[in-house]
Amino acid sequence: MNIFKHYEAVVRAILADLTAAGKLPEGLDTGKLTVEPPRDASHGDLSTNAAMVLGKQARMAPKALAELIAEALRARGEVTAVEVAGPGFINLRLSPDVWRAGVADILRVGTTFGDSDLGQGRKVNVEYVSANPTGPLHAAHGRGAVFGDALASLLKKAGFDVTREYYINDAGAQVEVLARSAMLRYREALGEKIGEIPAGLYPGEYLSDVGAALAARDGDRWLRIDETEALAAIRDFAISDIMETIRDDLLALGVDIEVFTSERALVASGAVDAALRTLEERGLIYVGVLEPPKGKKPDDWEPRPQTLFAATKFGDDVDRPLKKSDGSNTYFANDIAYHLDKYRRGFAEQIDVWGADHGGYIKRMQAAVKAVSDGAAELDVKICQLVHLMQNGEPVKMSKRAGTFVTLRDVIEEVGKDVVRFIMLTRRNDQTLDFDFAKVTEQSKDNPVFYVQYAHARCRSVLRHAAARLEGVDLASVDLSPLTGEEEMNLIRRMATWPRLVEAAAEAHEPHRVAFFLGDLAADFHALWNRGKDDATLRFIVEDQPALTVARLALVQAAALTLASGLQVLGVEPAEELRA
RNA sequence: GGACCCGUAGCUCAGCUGGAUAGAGCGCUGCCCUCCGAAGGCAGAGGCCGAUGGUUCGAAUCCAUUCGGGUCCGCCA
Repeated sequence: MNIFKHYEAVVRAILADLTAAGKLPEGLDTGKLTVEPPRDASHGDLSTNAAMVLGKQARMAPKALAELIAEALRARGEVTAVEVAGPGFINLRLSPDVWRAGVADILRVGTTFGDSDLGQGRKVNVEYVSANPTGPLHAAHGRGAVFGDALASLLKKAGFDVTREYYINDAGAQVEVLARSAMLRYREALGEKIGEIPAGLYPGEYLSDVGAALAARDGDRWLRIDETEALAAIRDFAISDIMETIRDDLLALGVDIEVFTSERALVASGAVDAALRTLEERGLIYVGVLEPPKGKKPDDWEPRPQTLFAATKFGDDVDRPLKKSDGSNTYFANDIAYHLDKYRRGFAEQIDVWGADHGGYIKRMQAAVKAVSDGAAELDVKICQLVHLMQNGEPVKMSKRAGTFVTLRDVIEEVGKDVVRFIMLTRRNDQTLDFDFAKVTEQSKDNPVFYVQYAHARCRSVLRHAAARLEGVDLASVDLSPLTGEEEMNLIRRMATWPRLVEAAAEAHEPHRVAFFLGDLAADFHALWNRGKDDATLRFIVEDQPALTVARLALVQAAALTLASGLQVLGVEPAEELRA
């Protein structure tokens, strides 16, 4: 249960009563009304801005209105104190029993704690990674992969019907380059001397494997037929081989994407032409000449008439080309068809996760989605900023030309998938992130993964120690009234904010908030733990006090479950124990 | 020239979509292990939230202007 939501409903009910009694005018806009934990805990347990939001509308002084609401709140038994503070905040304190009931609640629902019906089962499509199928994933892809995956889990927890999707760009010029590069390696595998890889082709070693696999399967048959035909076959072989590698790499990262959509198949189905017709019918396509980009005129610029989409009607800065000067479709045209396809599959809410270099593409894509769905579909684009790989504070040198880029697979094997996942989420998506191999595996509190895992492991350790006492005890129904300590209540209150955080993070599409929450929760637990260092009566297990001990163990169990619930969203396995 | 993102403690970053006295980690100072894992915890110092205007009961948060840093900029993908 979400205690803040609950009291928001209570406040709304009070307002309705006041309106019915004629003390408030009808039709007040309560859209901005909130019930939140106050920033400063000394102000109370909950705080509402109701009086300040409504004061002006109701033509009442906020403080006077606050008193009216406060009076009604005081009448409730479980509310132990209500005060009006500052410009009109209403602060309330709740009986400890209310908070303790939250603990019992967690124990009943387990790691589903925090689940919400916010999404009402609405369909959402999260498209992420979508790396070109021309080589294995590199380290930077990992961020988008983790971000998209955690966002999908978060939305699912918040009650959305989520589909994870990957768009395979297998229709552009880059896969033709791939075909020729693979062809070369294929001939090499058949014994030919190929020498230097010519400029313009992909030099990566992984293509040797592709060539060898093809040679092993088909012998030299592709050298004996028409080259165009052979290249098409080799292209398809290479793509499916590389996609298999990509899928494996993603699985190693715990990323399991359900839907893979092929651009080539989409084009072949006629979807692009259909999408363009849709725009045509709406009068959003015309032939025109674009201005050169200011201040950065390409050398070979010459004005050309092109088929353009009227993106400016939907908030973009300029209209965007749909067809190249040779008459073929642009990538943008294919992308429009793809997003229309998603919409037709029932996704009125779409999220794309892109790399930092695609920032300039957002507006036109959003414009296109609006246009093609007649305003019914909404596209949110999340940009993941760069990841700087470091080793002890020194940047890891990478060079595409020398082929010395770090693959995602390398990173996972070096530090483990849980570390990769957690660290990738310790920064907001639009902030660049340093990933230091030395730091992320360090076992100390500067390492957030470790810090959170350590808290969970400590919980499990306590419960293991107490296993004998817990035989036949149902923690969910034990008497929790012995839980009275300050650190205990802090921990309990922190856990109670989890359902609220899930909703806020899901609405904002910001999974990193979960990682920060877990850090805070872990800190509360470590603080509580250390109280037992100073004062033996504050330990979890107190020899001659079974009732107290069992209550505290219930709290420990609830903390472990809350940590696990959050880690589950991040796709990180909660640790049972940590070893040096 | 334009678009988008970022400017918050010495450093790395949060800041709950506008709330009360702006937070955390590192680093610095000083404490806490005969005791469930000190791989932790407690306390202290450290701030004109880049700058200037505006919006309102109230601004780090929203708007405008401006200064720094990053990403990108016909038909590439």
